Amino acid sequence: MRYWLYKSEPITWSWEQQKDKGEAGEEWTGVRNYQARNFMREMAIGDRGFFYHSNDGKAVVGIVEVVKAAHPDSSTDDPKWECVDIKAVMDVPTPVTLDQVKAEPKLSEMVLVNNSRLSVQPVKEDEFRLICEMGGLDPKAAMKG
DNA sequence: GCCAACGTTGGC
DNA sequence: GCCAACGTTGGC
Repeated sequence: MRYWLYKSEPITWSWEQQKDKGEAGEEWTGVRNYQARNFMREMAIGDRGFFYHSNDGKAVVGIVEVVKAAHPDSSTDDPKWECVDIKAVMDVPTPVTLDQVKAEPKLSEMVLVNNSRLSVQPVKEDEFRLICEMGGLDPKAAMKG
C-alpha cells in the first residue's frame, strides 16, 4: 500500500464534486505533466491518498482511494496521457492547511512543501499518518479502510 | 493580480 | 543537445 496526494483547484474540481461521484469514483483527468503521470502509473487499486484544495483553501480536505489503475485519459486523444480513477472515502474533519504542514518539522520533506507545482505526488506512510491525526482522523480507519 | 518556480517547445 | 522564450501552476 502506498500513499499519494492529489491537488485540485476547488473552482475546477472540488471535494464536494468528488464525493458526489460516490463509490464508482471518477477519472483523475487533465494531468499533463510527466512526473505526475508516472506516479499514477505506479498506483495500485486500494492505494489511499489525500485530496488537497489548491489556491482556494490550501488544505487537505479528504481521503480518497484508487479504484482503477492507470488507463488512457479520456479527456484527450493523445495516448501518452494516462490517469487513474479515484473515489472519495471520508472527510478530513478538520482540514489540514498548508500553513500547518509547513509549521510541522516532521513534514518538511513533503513534496507539497518542496515542489508546490506537482499536482500528483507520493506521500510517505509516516507523513500520511501524521496528517490524518492533525485532521482529526483515526489513522487506522483512514489508512486501511 | 503578481510573480517565482518549473516544465515544455522549438530554433539553431 | 543547448538554451531562450513561452506557458502554467499555485502561493502570496
